[in-house]
Amino acid sequence: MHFVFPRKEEPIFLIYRTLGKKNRDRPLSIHINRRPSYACMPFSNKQNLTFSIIAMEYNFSEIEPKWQQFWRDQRTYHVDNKSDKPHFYVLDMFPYPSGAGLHVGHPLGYIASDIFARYKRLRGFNVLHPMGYDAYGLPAEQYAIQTGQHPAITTERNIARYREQLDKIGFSFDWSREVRTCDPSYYKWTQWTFLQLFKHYYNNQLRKAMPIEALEQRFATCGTEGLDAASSEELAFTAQEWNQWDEARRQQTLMNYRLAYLADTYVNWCPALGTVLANDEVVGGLSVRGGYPVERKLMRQWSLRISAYAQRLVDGLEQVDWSDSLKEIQRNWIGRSEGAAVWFNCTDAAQRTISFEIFTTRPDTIFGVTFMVLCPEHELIEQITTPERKKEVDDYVAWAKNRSERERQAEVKKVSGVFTGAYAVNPLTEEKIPIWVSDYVLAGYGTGAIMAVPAHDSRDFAFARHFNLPIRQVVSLEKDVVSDPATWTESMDAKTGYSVNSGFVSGMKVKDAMAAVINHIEEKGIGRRTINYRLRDAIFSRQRYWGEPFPIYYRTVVAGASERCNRAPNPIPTPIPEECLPLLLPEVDDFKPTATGEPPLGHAKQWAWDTKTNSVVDRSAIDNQTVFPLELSTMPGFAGSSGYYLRYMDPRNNEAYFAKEAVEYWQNVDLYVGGAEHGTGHLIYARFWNKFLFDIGMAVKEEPFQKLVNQGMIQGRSSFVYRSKDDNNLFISKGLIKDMNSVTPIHVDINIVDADILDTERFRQWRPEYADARFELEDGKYVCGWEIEKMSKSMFNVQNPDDLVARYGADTLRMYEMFLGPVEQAKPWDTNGIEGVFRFFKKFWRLFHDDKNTFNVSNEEPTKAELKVLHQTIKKVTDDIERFSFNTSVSTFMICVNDLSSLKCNKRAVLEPLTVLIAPFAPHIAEELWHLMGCQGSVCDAQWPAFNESFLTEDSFNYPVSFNGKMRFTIALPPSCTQQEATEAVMALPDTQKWLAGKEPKKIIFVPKRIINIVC
RNA sequence: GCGGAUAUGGCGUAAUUGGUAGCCGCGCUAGACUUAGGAUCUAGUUCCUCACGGAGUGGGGGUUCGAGUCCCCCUAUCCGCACCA
Repeated sequence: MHFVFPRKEEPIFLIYRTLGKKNRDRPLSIHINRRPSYACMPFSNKQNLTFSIIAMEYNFSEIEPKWQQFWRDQRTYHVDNKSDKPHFYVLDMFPYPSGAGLHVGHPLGYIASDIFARYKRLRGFNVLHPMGYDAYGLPAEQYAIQTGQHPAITTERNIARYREQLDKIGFSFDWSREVRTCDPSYYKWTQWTFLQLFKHYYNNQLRKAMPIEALEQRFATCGTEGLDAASSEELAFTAQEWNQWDEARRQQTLMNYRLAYLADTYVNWCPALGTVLANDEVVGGLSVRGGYPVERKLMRQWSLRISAYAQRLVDGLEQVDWSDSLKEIQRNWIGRSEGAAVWFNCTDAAQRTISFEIFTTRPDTIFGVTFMVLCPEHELIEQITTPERKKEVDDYVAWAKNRSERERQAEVKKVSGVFTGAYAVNPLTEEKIPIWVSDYVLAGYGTGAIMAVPAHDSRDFAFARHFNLPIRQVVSLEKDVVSDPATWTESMDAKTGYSVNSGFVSGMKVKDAMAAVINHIEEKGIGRRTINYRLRDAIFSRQRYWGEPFPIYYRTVVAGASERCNRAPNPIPTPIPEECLPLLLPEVDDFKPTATGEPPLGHAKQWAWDTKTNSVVDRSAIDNQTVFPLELSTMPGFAGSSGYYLRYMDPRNNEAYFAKEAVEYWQNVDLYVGGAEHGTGHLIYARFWNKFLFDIGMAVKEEPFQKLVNQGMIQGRSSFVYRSKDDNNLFISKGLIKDMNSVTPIHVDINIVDADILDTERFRQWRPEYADARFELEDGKYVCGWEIEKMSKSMFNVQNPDDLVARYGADTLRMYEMFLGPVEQAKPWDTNGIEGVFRFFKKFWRLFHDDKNTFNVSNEEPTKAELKVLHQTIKKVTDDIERFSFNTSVSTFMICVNDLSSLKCNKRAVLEPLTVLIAPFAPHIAEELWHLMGCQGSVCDAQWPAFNESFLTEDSFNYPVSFNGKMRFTIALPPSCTQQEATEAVMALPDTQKWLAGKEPKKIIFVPKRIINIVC
């Protein structure tokens, strides 16, 4: 391979053969520059500094920095909140600034949205197109634990790197609006929103969040009578009781209703990360970040009562323009099911009657209940288990609780459970049915108790077969036809057919039976129609350092006289005054949890709240009178990302989250572009956040993101380290993993990987075939750099956009990423086609220049043919952008430039509009040519060319002529031609007679400007 | 298991309402200009066939004058959820 090195003072290049480092300096031949200009681009990986020669009529490396500077100087992308123009808000999902920097997958969505933003601007919109950083998060903190480097420093450094990379690609972001979630001026409003959530409850009747004071008033006047509010558990008390309670008891009660609440909840505890995780942060029993095992644990945690909004989150999907698949992902995640809650009675060890509630979606099968099942966490177990079964039950419960989520999920098919010895009574049949305990019933869903109908539920069926419990058929596909369930190999779960053996509903269709049973139990007062959601409340505490502190301190109150004897003083979580926000993240000297297992903030000395001075003070001052401890956990990653789109509207406002005028002007996000991997996390939380802000009169639209486009992932061709779910072994896969269900992308393992850093030496020992491989951490996965020698040309710079920009320029990178295929589609990254796009730009450049690379655009009138090419392009590109089909616009530009090159067209009247058309895609070259043509201002503010149909009219249309649907030849006919004329013309052709082969045409189909089809 | 999507040349893809399947690009082949080429230009490139012609959009059926596109069944791949009662 030959490489070219520049000499400083002369336009001469020395060509060297790279034979390795030693021979690099030995010249092979001398090359004299024949071209007007050459650029020498570093074309290298980090090891070998080599240069490549590129003929540079189109000198992007000069053009691009020049115009980027121009845009900065002119504040071209600055956008105002006041404008006569219509508004349009284009948003990208802001990145987490990881240490690996931007990779080629990132820009895909950014480029698409940038094209759309620039297009909208050219069409006369005032376009808000901001960018920022989701800067709080685990990796920076893990890094801090290992190195002692403060996360603020690494975050700052990573952001600088991201910014540099983003700038090189030429995005039209208004950087004056940048937000960072870790910036106090930003997280002030994250904390503020948390306090509002704390200060509100959800009124189910009004379907709206309401101030907690309204609830207090209600309790004081009528207790819980007639209350319909979202709550952790259903409470019943009178106004009299409420009024007698002391403050601690009242506060405890209010906690049951607050939208941000502190409660003992079963959480996903990740011991390796030392923190709890939200449901969307756990996949297959492992943490999404790191792939560590996760356990269930009962802990006192802050949660957000997102379940209160479950129905509105489902309903809102009707109003937004999102892909069906994403809407479906959200619907599945929310998991609405209609059914009935039914009360069953049983007796405890002391023969007292106890009622417990179950949830079922099949009330019609209640006559087929042959046993009941409680989850191992169910509080009833202790009360009802008979003495002789106590040991067995206790052992089972202990065993079930100790199992990790991963084990439990891996062994779903194994049946386990124990009989409590107790019996319940079927409220409709008065039948005595045994109560079992099994972990196939989940504590977190419904009431953690079920009625088992083994004949019509596959899980109950498996359980009944395993423990030899009776199976009774109560649904049949045909009326009154039953078979012996003992002969069945599976249960009959479908909600079709007729009820049998079912008392008063026997013979009814399943649907009618459901309604009849529900009506019946409602009349009898033993149950009610109800709706359950899979969506759980979001756990909001993280036992980590690098996140937003909770603006909460724990006030101790001296119990009232009447309560003093029997109640210890309870610390009351209390908000710090809103005017004291932000509560700054304190400095700590150690980012690990404390020796006593407290979160890292336990190391902070200055971490107590003085209510007298309203300020943070030293913890040693805590005195139970005026100085109280502050909350030690911090908020999760999704806190800062849930409302950032609103802050962009008015990012420097110190008085409010955002000004009323700002949100009234921008409304909500018109177009949101980002990955579908956020479907069950960020996109649910942000919608919830926005709905709450809507309820309290902040947001003006109930849905935050009107149109959403999911860009497909660009998969690297590099290898990843995975962990098999079956045997827990690590392995490396070249390219893409086929069955992601059996593996987890991994960068952590007890043996080979410590924390976030892969022990490559040990890994190589374990897998000697990777002796030469290079590993780099990227986006949470270890990338295995494949045999470095082979990584020439196409492989070298696979992942890094910087190298591509250096080699081909930003415009080529932008256009090429769009050319890869539809934006929504996932695709493996390869740079094989990028040369073609680069060639296109050189060709485009030559339209404006003569053989000597001198700018040469003529003012002559364009020909009809030239105008036709232009207007075809205008029409196609406009339509394509509107429907987000950027790959086809790129090919349209190629066709256009090919056509104009053949026509040798250098007419201003064609090239000027074409430059505007291409500006959203390739802003740098467009700006350069715009100025070369002597146009004023920036091409960003030009006017989108108008399409004129009349240039496309044809004198004749080439009709394809088919015989029995098979196209044989074409015939040119006037566009206005009638069926009669066409038939006559076609029948006169000798070719027609040939294809008819003597047969008579049975029928001739004529579709104007489409086709002629002869049926024979 | 449930839900969603996809399947077109050697490759990435195109065909917007059913109307000439394979646009554009990569790669490849041949040629021109060149000391040279990762420059540029020209021609060709779905498959089978010397050709005439035939076959062809994952497979099988159907609707239609006409199906990549609509309907039914099957297969494969990808994504999401998963003991959610």
